[in-house]
Amino acid sequence: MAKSSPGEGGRSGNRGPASGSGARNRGLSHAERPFSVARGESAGPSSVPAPGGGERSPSELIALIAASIRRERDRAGLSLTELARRAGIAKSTLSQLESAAGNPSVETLWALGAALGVPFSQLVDPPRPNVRVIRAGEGPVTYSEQANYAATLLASGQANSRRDIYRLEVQPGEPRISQPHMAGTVEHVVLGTGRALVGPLTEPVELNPGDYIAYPGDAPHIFEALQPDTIAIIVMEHI
Amino acid sequence: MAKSSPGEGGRSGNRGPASGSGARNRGLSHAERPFSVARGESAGPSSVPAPGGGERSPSELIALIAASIRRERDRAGLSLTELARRAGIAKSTLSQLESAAGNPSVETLWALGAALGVPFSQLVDPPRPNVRVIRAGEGPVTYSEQANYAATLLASGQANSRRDIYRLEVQPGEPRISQPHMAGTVEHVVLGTGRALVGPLTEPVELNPGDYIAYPGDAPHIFEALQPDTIAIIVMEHI
DNA sequence: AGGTAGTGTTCGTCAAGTCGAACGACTAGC
DNA sequence: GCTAGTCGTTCGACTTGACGAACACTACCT
Repeated sequence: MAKSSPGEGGRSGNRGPASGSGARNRGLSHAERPFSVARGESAGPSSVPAPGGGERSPSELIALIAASIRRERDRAGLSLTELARRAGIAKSTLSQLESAAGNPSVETLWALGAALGVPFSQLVDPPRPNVRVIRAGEGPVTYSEQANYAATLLASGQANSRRDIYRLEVQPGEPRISQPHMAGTVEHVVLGTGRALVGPLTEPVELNPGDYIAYPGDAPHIFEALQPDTIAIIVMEHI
Repeated sequence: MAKSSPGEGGRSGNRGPASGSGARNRGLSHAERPFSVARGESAGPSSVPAPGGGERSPSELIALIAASIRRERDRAGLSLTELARRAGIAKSTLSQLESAAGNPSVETLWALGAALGVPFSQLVDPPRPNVRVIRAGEGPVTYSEQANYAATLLASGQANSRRDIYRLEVQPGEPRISQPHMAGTVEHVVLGTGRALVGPLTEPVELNPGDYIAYPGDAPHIFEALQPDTIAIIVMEHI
């Protein structure tokens, strides 16, 4: 593969100005949200990571990819030799990539993602959050120009995650204790009706209608209904 | 860059069998879900797309990237010459890539993504769904071994998306009509209490408590409360 | 002790990605 | 008509990604 990397400016300063305007795509802008701010506070948790892309220089990108490969390989418990074999690439190639020496082709990265069992984007984009609780009536509320419509931002997105949405209907009784899921799993719960004890097994939180909580799903956690016909929406996010 | 592409088998059949088992990571497995199936039906909507990764052959991948670049360039209204200039790469390189002739380096792709104003992983991994409604009491219900706990899967994940979670509180009155958001945006709404007319402006659906709907947010859509104190959870998914 | 198997790193070679230049086609302005 | 500019494609040259082989190291077995 070729010469100096594009955009590294080693060439002739052909680094277009638009590259700086690249994927600063960190969520919808105000204008693009389903409601516009009429008299609300600022939106969005402060811990929203930048999306992959635009903000990094190519050399930082290569280093990040190297770290991602090492991380995922470690997580999968594979040797460098075995991963290379599975991906159908040379050991030496993988060794170079893991030490951030080089500029892999997209096919090489693709093959590695496949062999590691992770989406390609996960190798080129990073991660990760904690436990957050937002009570009914609290949180950054935004109102549309129609006074009859109010939206509370509970959590903002993270790139490269998958998420499943569930509606729960639980009766009081034996608590539901879940074992740790896949590393990196996060659960978001919003209580609809009833009352429940929800969250990490070590420190569950009592939720009332409209309350929200997010916590790591990769540690033991609990859901216990404290009232009949307790209903909740759960969004499981995992990468 | 090098020879034949990894995994293309032009080499020595070094295409590991694991590459077929690659990112078939289409959601948590039963064992990994926050509840286990004790007496429920099978879970997961049938329209769950495969995650990025393993399912494509290298040649398909290159063709897809070519199409993505052409699509985004067209959307951005740039000429091949101008895009190449902005990305800091040679016109000839871009021409080759757009005609699916070649296997770009990750840095070349990165520079193109930046110049096009999209995350470069998006050039490699597309996507896209429709409108889905699941009524309260319907949908794939899974029960834990505890009879007091039932979960309904409303939507399953898709790779490479971001999502924001909101709680809405709306009163009857003027309908909230939203303009199209960023291309590819999808909105998932679950009604908590009250009643509302929700969905694409051309064909909104009336929702009751517990009902769920998903629809493209990149077209005009509406939310109108039909009862006082209507509460809903909305998950905005965008890539 | 020796041998085998596995690990990750380094090396030299080769082909393909990327480069700039040339080319033909097209459009707009004089 | 002509000129200038832009467009996208093709070409030959150059550099580096990816390859296989060799190497040093470790662990295990006889």
